[in-house]
Amino acid sequence: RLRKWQERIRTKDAGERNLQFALSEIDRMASALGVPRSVREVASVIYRRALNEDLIRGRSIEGVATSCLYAACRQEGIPRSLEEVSDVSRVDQKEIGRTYRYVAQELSLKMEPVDPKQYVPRFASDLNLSEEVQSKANEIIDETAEKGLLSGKSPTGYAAAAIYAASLLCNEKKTQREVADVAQVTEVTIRNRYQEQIEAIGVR
Amino acid sequence: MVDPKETINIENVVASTGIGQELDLQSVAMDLEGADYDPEQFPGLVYRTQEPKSAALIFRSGKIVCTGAKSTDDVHESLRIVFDKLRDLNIQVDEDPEIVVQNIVTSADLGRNLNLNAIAIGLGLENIEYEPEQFPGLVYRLDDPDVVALLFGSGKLVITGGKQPEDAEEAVDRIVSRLEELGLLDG
DNA sequence: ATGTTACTTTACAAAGC
DNA sequence: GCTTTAAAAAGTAACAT
Repeated sequence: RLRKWQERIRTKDAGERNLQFALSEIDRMASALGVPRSVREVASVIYRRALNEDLIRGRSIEGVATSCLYAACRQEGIPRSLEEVSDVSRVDQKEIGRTYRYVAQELSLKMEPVDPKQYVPRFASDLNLSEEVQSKANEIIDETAEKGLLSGKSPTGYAAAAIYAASLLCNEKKTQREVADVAQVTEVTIRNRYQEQIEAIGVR
Repeated sequence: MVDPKETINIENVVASTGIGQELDLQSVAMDLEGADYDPEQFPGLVYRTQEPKSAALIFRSGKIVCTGAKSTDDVHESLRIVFDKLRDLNIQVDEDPEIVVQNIVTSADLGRNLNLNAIAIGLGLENIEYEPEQFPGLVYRLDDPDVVALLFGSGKLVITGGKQPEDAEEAVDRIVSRLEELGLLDG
C-alpha cells in the first residue's frame, strides 16, 4: 500500500536521478572535449537505449555514459580517441574500451572502423597547418590505406604520421614531437608509420 | 600456395584433472622443489615442469590445472610428472586420473595479407569486433566449431577456445571459405 | 634513435574473495 | 568481477642505452 507506493516513488526518483546524472556527465565531458551539441544528443540517445536494454547492471553509470559519448563521436564522424575521452572522464581507458565494445555489441551499433582522415582537420588545426597540408595528409592516408598499410594500425598514429609526412612535403615542417603531442601517440609510432607510408607512396 | 591447414601449430593446451585427494598446500609447498605458493595472492600452488614445459596449478581440493603444453600428449606427460612428484611426497594419487582438455590455442597462416577494414565492414553484421585502437587483431567468433579467431593484417591468425585439434582445422576452413565467398581474401 | 620488456586481445580451468 | 598460468598474433608504449 503506502509503503509500496513510497518504494516505487523512491526507485523512480533514484532512476531519474541516475539518468540526470548520466546526462549531465555526458554534457560535461562533451563540453570538455569541445564536441557539438548534436554529438551529446546522439550520446544521450545511446545511453537511454542502453538503459532500456538493461546494459548498465553491473557497470558504472559513468563508464556507460563515457562509452556512449565515445561511440557518438565516432558515429558523428568526429572521433575522439579513448585516451582523449578518458582524459575528461573519471573512468579509466581500459574500462571505457571494454564497456564501449559491450554496449556497441548489445545495441548492435553498426560502428565502422575509425577513418584516420577524420582526425586530420582537428590535429592539423591544433598544429596551425594549412589546408594544403591537410589535403596532402588525406591523400597519403587514402593512397597507403589502399595498399593495405592500415590493417591493424591505430587511426591516431596513422593520421599523425601522414600529417607529419605532409608537413615535410609542403615545407611546413612540424617535429615528430609536436605532432605526437597533439595526437597523443609516441614519436616512435609516428616514425614507424611515417617510414612505411613514405616507402609506399615513394619519396618526392 | 599451401593449404592454410598445414600451417596450423598448437601453441598451448589447457587441461584440468584431479588426484582424488585433498591437499595441504602449505606442506606441499615446503617439500616440493620449485613450488610457488602465495595463498594471499592466489589459492593455487604453481609448479612448473621443464620437459615438457608447462605450469601446473595445484589446489587444496586436489584439482589440478595444467597449461603451457604444446600438445595433448605433452599435457599427459607433464601431469604424469606432477602426479609422480606428489607420490614422492607420500601423497595418495588416483591410478589414472581423468584429464580433460579445456582449451587449445593454435596459430596459423592464411598466406596472404588481409584488409581488416574491408572484412570488418563486409562481415560487419556477423560476430566480428575490430577495434585497432585497442588491439590490432580482428576478433571473429565462430558458432560451428565454437571457437574464437583473431585475424591479423599479415594473414596470420590465432584460434582459441577449441577442445580438439580438429576444431582449429575446421575453423580455418570455414574462415577461408567465408572470406573467399565474400571476395575478402586479399584485395 | 634503437633496443628491451611489457602490456593490449582471445579461451579455459581451478578456489576464494 | 578479480586474482594466477600459458601461448600466439601485431601494435603501441615505457624506459634504458
